[in-house]
Amino acid sequence: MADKESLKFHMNLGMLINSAHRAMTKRFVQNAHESGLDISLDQWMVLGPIWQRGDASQKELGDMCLKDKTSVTRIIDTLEKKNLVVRVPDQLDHRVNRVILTNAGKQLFYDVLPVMEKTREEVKKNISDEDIEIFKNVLSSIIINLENEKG
Amino acid sequence: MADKESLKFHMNLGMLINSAHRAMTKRFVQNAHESGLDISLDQWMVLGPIWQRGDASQKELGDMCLKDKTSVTRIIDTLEKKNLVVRVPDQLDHRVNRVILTNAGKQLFYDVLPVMEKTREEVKKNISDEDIEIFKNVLSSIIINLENEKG
DNA sequence: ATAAAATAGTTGAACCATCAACTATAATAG
DNA sequence: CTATTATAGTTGATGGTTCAACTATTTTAT
Repeated sequence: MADKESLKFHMNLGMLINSAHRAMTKRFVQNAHESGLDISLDQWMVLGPIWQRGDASQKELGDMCLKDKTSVTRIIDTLEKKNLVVRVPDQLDHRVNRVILTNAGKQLFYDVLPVMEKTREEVKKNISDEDIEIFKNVLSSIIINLENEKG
Repeated sequence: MADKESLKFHMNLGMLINSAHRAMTKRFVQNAHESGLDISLDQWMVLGPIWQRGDASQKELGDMCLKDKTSVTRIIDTLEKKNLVVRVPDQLDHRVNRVILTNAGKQLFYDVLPVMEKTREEVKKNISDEDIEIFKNVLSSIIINLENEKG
């Protein structure tokens, strides 16, 4: 059972995904910082859907970003502390918060767009479109494979 | 229910990698838990190289796991709290700790091996070996692309 | 031999993820 | 109508990551 080769393989797949993800996150934050912008990748991921829709409930944000409701709560907390969004209680359903962008939030969104574009290009450099396509297919398959049965 | 095509087209690379990674981590921990084992994926990733080499410095562990020295410090902290490893000061170079497995650490390592194997199979289900190969190549390319110049 | 620089590791702060327990509101079943 | 259940969101605890600042050794360069 202690086959070193297969062991190495097990650790490699997880390690590779882990490292690639961390590298991308780090580079995005670095690029933003070089442009004088202070934002994390997760904050950006939440900002996008709010901008797209005008407002969004935290539940909707979690669904769109594939994030846990707890994570969304805390990210909105920090975005609110930075005056980038505000929570507005929904008038019809008193359980939900509508999250909307402040003017500063909108401005930051526009400022970060080119940073995101630059980071994307750095990530995909020297990788063929075909391979990116297969890469995304494999990622999607992994996500499908691991979706919890109990839903 | 998420289907593969909509995942692929509605989510960017970063989100897909993020989600796949979190799904794998979660499934690994779930599978371990179902076997009565209490270990995180990161703890496992550190345990492996120690087992392979008999002992390792924290610097070596960081290099092998592609982890920051701070992360290694904290993971070793929790592994030590769980009595799975011990830090032994190196006799030649007093700056370094040699990290070695306790008997409990070795036992846990062997117990977790089949859990890792099961998780790997669940992850790779319905994905061809060729695609996995390209997948790993792309991940490696991304990591290379984003390696810090000053590194 | 000594000053400067490099290396190994730790600590504190800020952020994100996951789990479990909790509050409050809405929807539904009897 | 009321009791149960489901949903939206919060809080506390624990673990991992990153940055910056720090201690303590070793290496090197003069």
